Formats: sequence, C-alpha cells, structure tokens
Amino acid sequence: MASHGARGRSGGRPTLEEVAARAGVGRGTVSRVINGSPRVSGATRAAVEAAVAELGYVPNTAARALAANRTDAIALVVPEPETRFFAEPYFSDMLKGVGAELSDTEMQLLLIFAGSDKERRRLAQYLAAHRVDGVLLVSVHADDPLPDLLAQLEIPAVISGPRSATEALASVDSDNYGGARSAVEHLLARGRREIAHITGRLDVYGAQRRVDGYRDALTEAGRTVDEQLVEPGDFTEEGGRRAMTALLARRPSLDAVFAGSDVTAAGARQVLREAGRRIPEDVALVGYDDSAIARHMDPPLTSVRQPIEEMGRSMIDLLLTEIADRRPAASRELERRHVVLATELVERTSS
Amino acid sequence: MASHGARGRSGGRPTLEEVAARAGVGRGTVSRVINGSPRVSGATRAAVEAAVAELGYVPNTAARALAANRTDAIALVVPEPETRFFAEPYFSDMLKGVGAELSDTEMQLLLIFAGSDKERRRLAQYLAAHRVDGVLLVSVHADDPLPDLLAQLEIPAVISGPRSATEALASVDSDNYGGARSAVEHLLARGRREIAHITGRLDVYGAQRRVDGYRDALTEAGRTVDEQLVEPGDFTEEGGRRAMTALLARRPSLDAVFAGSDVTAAGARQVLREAGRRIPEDVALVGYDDSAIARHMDPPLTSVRQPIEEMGRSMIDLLLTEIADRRPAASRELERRHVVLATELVERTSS
DNA sequence: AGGTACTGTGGGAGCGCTCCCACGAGTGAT
DNA sequence: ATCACTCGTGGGAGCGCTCCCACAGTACCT
Repeated sequence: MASHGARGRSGGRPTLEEVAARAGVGRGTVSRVINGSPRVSGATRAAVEAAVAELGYVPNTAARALAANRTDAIALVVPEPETRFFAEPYFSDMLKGVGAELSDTEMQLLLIFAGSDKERRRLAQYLAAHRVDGVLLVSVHADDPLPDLLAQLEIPAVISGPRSATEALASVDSDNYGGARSAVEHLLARGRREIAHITGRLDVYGAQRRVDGYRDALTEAGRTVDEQLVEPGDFTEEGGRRAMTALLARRPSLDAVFAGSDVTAAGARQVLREAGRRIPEDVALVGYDDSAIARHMDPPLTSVRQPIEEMGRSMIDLLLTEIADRRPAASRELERRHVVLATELVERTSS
Repeated sequence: MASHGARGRSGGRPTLEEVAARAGVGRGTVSRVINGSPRVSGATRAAVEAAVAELGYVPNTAARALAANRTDAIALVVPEPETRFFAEPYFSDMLKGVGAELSDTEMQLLLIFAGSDKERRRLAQYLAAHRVDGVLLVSVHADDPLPDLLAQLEIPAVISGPRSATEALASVDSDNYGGARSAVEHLLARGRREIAHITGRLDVYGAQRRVDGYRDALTEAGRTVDEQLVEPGDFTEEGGRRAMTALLARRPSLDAVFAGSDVTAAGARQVLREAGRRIPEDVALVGYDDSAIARHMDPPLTSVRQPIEEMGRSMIDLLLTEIADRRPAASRELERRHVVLATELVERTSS
C-alpha cells in the first residue's frame, strides 16, 4: 500500500519520541498536541500534526494507561446469561443509546456477561484489575453484591434502576411511579371502576414505585384502594396467570387489570380468556414495557413505554461525569446523580 | 470488609515489588510465579502465592501490556448494525461458543460493531492502535476491506465463512457443499423430480458452494441439471418472493424448492401459497440455517442446520493458535487453518 | 530600570511490568 | 579434582507514555 513508507527506522510502530524528532519539538509538546492541550502555539501544533500524519502515529494505549492510570474503556455489565440478553429488546435498545452517546468519545465499550458463577468470578477479577474506568450496570437484583464490590473498589458506576430510594450509586431510571399513574388514569378515563394491579417482584424498587403510582392515581381520583385488587406477581408469565386466577376468584366483578409487565399481562390474558372474559369489552388490560410481545398480542396490548435508548445515553452521561469528577466521593454534589426519565402510555386495543 | 487490611502502605494497589518484598524474593521470581513458569521451586512458589493472597495482588494489565507487547484481549467484530446482531440467533449462538471456549483463558473478549461508516473508522483506529491481540470476523462480505486491513497490520484473525476457496485468513465454515447435497438428496429420496434452487447472494462464497452441492447431488443421482430451475436470490425474504415468482412462471411443474436461507424460504412459501400450491403436498420446501423462523413457519420448515456454537469454539481455537504462533506468516503450516464443520438436515413437515 | 506574571516549551522521573543476563549452588561426567 | 551443565534466582534495562518542574521569552506593571 502507498501509505506504508514513512515508518520509524525500527520497523515497528512509531513512538511519541519519533514524532517529536520529526516535528523538531520535544516529547512533551507532542503529548500536549495529542491530548488537545490549549497550551501549544498554532505553528507548533501544525508541525506536530503533520509529523503525526506522515508517520501514521497512533498512541500506544498500554503506555498511556500505565502512565496516566486510566484505561479509556468502560464496561456494560449484564448480570444475565447471554440468552436473556438477546431475547429482550431492552438490551438492544439500551446498547444503541450507549453506543450513540459514546461514539464521539475516545472511550471503548466492553460488553461483559456475568450470568454464571464462573463468569461472576472472572468479572470480579477483572474489576479488581481496574481494567475499566467505569461500569454500567443493567438489570440488577436487590441482593446483588456487584454494586458493593464496585463501591469498595472505588470504580465509578451507574446503575439502571436504583435498588432503593437511597441508592448510593448514580442511577438512571424511568418514571415508574408516573408510568403506573398514567396507566391507571387512562383506565379511569375509559370508565373502568374496578381496576386490579398485578405487581412486579416487590424486591425490585421500580415495581414498588409502580404500586405507589397505582394507589395514588386511584386515591386522587377519589377512589379508595381495594386491597383485594392488588396481587403480587414476579414479572413472569406464570406469575401473571397465578395472580389473575387469584384476582378473578376474589373479585369476579373486576373490569380492568394493570399488569407489572407485558409478559405478566400475557399470562393474565390467557386466564381471562379461559374464564370467558373478552378483552377489552369485559376487562381492559394494560401492560408495562411496551415490548415486542405487546405489539403482537391479540388484541394488541396497551402498555407503558420506557425511553430505553435515552436511558442508555443518560447512563453514559452520568458515568463520564463520575469518571471525570474523581474527587473524594463525600465532596460530590448529590444532585443530578439520579436521573428519572418520563414514560409514555402507548394505547392499543386492549383497553 | 474484612479482607481490606493488608494493602501496600501507599494505599493503592499492591505491585509486584511489594509482593516480592513480602515473600522475601526478587521481582523476577514473583513474575515467574504469576505467569506459571515451571522454573520455580515448590517452596518459593508457595511463599509467593501466600504473599499474593495476603496482599490481594492483581497484576496491572497496562504495565504487562506495555512490557510484553500483548493485550490479552481479542475482538469479535460484527460488520453489521446492532439491530441485525440482535435479530439473528446466529450471533447469539456464536457468542455462546466463543464465550465457552474462552472461559478458561485469561483472554478478554470485546464485542465491536462496525455497521456504520463512523464505526468503521473507529474500528480502523482501534486496530491500528493494536488494542487487541487478535480478531474474530463474522459475516463478512466479499468486498469488505477489513480482512486486508488486518493482514496489513499483521493482526492475527479468523474469519467465519471464507471469502473464496483461497482465503488468506484462517477460517471456519460449515460444510455448505455437503449441506446443500443433503437437502437435495433428501428431496430426491422423497421422490421429488423437479427440484428448484433459489440461491443466496452469489458474491458470498458459501452460497456458491451450495449451488455446487445442489448440482452435484442431482448429477450423481443421474439427473441433468435444468438451468431453468436455478434462480438467484439474495438471502432476503423479498428476494425469495421474486425468485419464486420467476421459477413458477418458467417451470409451473416444479415439485420442490431448496432455498438458500430460511428467510428466502419464507418468501418462497408466500408466493407458493398465493399460487394455490400446497406445502408439502404439491411442492416440498427446504431452507438453510435452521433459524427460529424455520421452527415457527407454517408448516414447520425442513432446514439445514449449521453447528454455529461449535464454529465459535473452533474460531477461538484457531485464533489462539495464530496468536501463539506469531512467526513470520510464510513459515506457517497451511493445514488446519481452514476448518469445515459438518451440517445436519433437520426434517420437518415442509418436505 | 527592575520586578512580576504568564505562555510555550523541553525533558527527567516514574508508572508496573517482562525480558534476559548474570551468578551461585548443585550435579554428574571426565 | 576439574570442567560443563542445569536449575533457581535476583535485578537492570526498557516498554511508551504522562506528569510536572524548570526555564527562556515576552508583556505589562510599578
């Protein structure tokens, strides 16, 4: 190829030193140009840039990492087996947002699965070696030790879906409370009178917030909350079937169901059908997540959509700030470390 | 936490030097133990290992990379947008194989998407910086410049699906020729007499091989190949529809179709239905890939399965060998650098 | 005129590791 | 006893960068 010629005499990749010699300046000056420092005169900068181009210089990442004590890489840690990762559009969307926000950065994104115990041990090792500057954590369960490990290692991290109202890690979440409210308000506006709620796993903070939203929407509309209409689920289809069966037994007169997830709604739908209830004529059904399953359900499911791609972008924003801010944690502002994004109710024919 | 105490006095992470001091040995000896060199006595090794455990020592990857000129990382490069990556089970399976084979290694896997031009430029930069020891390339088109770039940078690489019979890069592929043969032989055995073939994109080597297999299976069964029964497709559903329409117009008497991919078969199926042909009574249909769509088609599609997970494993095998072998390319054995894995015909009701 | 301040620059020190040479001690052949 | 090895070990040199101190030059005050 044409652009091959002008390499260092050693044959290998050119170094800072060689660029400096070529440009007739010192090593420090080249470093400054490479790193975009403003303390370089225009003429010098031009000379260095020319030398860089001629030699095809690319900084040695390892040397930089060693000297500067940073890696210019962040990890997206998925504490799930690969299978789930690929099955759920959630991750794909999030990755899109993350990638987009990262694209005009020097940062490299690593994707790390930590589904099995073995993978988890590897990950712990990996983090202990500080091979990344920061970590993005998605879909973390309440009892996961990972966040504490990160805190202990003092690795900047952002979690999607805080574990509680007092989450120590920076976090990005969608407005579970508001999303639930909008779903219930929608059902009320459609004239529904007995609205049941199948919750998500209540050890997930977001699921609790949805219950709060459900209650408050009813209360503010002047209704009293009928505790018999709230049944715990666990985000799964089987859980949805079980909960729906229980609800139907207790309150056969119910005319609407707000489910904690689309999958749960699918389970509920099945039981309703088997009980001879028509959707939406007899019972209106609303899900949560607006996943692919919502669009393909029969009838298409009204659902609360979370801005997942935007959540990905926000997570990167937060993380980069945390990394840049690397001061003692205590002195940091606590505002802006917990981002909550608005949800949107997508109305389809199930309600 | 309990295990916090015994850190280096400096407060940061312990270094090799500190471990050496603690174990009462020299720096070199610790390095040897860490890297599993056999040239260390049992007693010394034990002492070093104790010191490592006490201090919680973890090697500094950047320093190691700088000194040893390797990164202990390899990249899986996907020259597609994220969307396709997630849509196709192909990638998920491959990743599973790759991950499994890598799990008892120190190697770290990076997933890099290079779908857009921007991403490609980033990738080129990334490779030029030698941030990985090797590259796994999946789903590469014939005119892709990436393989050449890799060759030029002298980065070990393995490609899944060689670009030609004389692929320069090490490669892993499934037996496209044999897979096609088995599909056609199956149709012949079922008594089909006019077997059409909708090809894949013919600039993809594997697609050509499938055509070869199709021809040879017919010839060896004593049939002559009717060129009117071969119609180019492009792996897409739309291409399948177009090709099927053309075939039906030319040879209304055909009684079987071997499609270049499951998606193509789906397109063909649609046209056949609209033309009032029953599957499999009037026309038998066989696809390729055994993807999810094959199982869910109506009727379920007979298809040729590729051992994708195993291909992932083989790719890692090959790549690790290439990396370890780092001698001048010319002196390398050419055998074993092109692995071909057997396919399997999965019979369902469409044939 | 001397002081003070800032700007742009060069280059030493050092990041934590691997590589390799040197060296003492042990072993066996001569 | 001497030589020739081998084995296990210590530690110097050096990987290519960033950080920071020192210094020359210029500009602007007093």
